[in-house]
Amino acid sequence: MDKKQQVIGLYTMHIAAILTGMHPQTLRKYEREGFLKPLRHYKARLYSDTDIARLKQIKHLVDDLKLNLAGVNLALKLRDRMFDLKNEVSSLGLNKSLEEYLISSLDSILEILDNPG
Amino acid sequence: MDKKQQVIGLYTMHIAAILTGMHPQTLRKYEREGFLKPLRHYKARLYSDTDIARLKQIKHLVDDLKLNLAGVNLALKLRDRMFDLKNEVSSLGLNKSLEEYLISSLDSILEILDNPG
DNA sequence: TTGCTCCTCACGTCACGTGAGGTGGC
DNA sequence: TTGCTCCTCACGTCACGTGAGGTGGC
Repeated sequence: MDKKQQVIGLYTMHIAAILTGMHPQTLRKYEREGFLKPLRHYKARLYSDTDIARLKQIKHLVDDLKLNLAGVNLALKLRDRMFDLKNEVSSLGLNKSLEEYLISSLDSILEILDNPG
Repeated sequence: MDKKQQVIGLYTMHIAAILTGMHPQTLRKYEREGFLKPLRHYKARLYSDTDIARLKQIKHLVDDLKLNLAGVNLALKLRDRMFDLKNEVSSLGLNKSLEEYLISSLDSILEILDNPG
């Protein structure tokens, strides 16, 4: 593994494929689907730690939950929206017990996204 | 269409298949997946209006959103949980503007389930 | 040059919907 | 008997992952 790439937290396709356990073609496919948008150095993709984390999340959705790519798209959209909503609720300045109740309700929905059972 | 079945809101498999535009085998498959549980008259299935509505919702998820059955399962679980949560929020006796804000936030998530874009 | 990247095309596998075929009870 | 139901098995199609093959720039 290239040390310099590690330090700045940007990985080439080859490294990203190893880190995520995915085929390079699969990484390109997911990008075409709009699931993530890695940086570019000329034409070459550069994956950030955030990209890697998102790819691992996608792998969970595909391998464990057996979602197809339409399902992955839905799950990612919902996840993103849920996190936004949690932040909004936290910023409202509600009384503590109400805020905790709402946040834990939203977390219970995020859990369904990881394990619908 | 059998008039008596209409009145009591229970439909045999044949009628349910027509109402939903689905193949009878598909209805059985969705039941095996745990998406719904129609009543039984001896061994024969009887579909309620609620069952029909749920089947139409599933058809939307499959035909329009292109979800596979794992995705349908996730979407239905999330939908059910979101409706529960909306009811809970409504029952808290919050001040009107806060309640409206929370409900509309939850509705915006339900919209993603119908049209993730 | 070497080792990466880019891309397109094609194949294998599997999930899903649909149909056929034969059964049984109202 | 008729027309429904039940079930299992099998086929066609399509989405997806993976690999091959040939390219180009650091």
